[in-house]
Amino acid sequence: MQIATWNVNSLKVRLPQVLDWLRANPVDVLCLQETKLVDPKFPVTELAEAGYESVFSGQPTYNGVAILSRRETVGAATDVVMGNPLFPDEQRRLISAELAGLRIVCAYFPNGQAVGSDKYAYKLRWIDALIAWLSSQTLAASPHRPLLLLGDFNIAPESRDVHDPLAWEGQVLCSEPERERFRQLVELGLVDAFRLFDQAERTFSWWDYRQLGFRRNAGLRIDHILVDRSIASRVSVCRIDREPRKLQQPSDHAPVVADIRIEGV
DNA sequence: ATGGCCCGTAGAACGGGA
Repeated sequence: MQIATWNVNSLKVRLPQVLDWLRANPVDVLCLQETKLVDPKFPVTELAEAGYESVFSGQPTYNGVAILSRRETVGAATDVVMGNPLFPDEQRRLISAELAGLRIVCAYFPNGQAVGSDKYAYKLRWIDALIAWLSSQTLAASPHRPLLLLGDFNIAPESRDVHDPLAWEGQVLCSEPERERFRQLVELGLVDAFRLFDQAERTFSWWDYRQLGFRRNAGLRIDHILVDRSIASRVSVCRIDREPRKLQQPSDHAPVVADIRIEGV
């Protein structure tokens, strides 16, 4: 099965690109972040006509996450959970569900704005609560529900994930407390699917709209697919699809896609 | 040296993103 994550920076604006991308890349599961849509405006019908079921959690103006699943293959999501039960939060940044025997967690981590800011403190608290919740899910005790955590982490885990490591050193998205939390997530029993494979140097998932960021490949790798170690050997591909970033009026993020050999899908 | 764009909510700028 193919699973992907994409921060679309407004699903209202990007819906035609998402539908085009799904036609060209008929993944089984697509996690979306920054839909920026209230639930009544979620394009359920358009996606259903394209063959996808939707579960979603939105709010006005900001944030918003969704999980799309291909009807023909994995069907509709079950056991949907909105948010983190351990962390009451008005910001809609987390949705999880069971699909194809997997526990899929779609996350839009806070940006953090600047190291030392209130938003940075919220980011660290939010991640700590996510770690606490995922570790309470007793991963080892649920071998039949391997966990996949995917989304916009707003963390570049290593200097090779940064176009200009010196300029970004210690800055938000690259600071040590953020990277330490990324490692803590991995230590729950997950693996960064992208790093299971040889990858071209300077491969990123986000490029600033300003300063010709994409043309200069001045980007960061901040969108990730973390896969339960128990199924790591089943991952055959993980790649970042730069093509949508080349379109007119693109999202500033590119989709990340992984192929996982799962029985029956 | 600074900021340079895009989106939503507006119905003009501004907050937020990363």
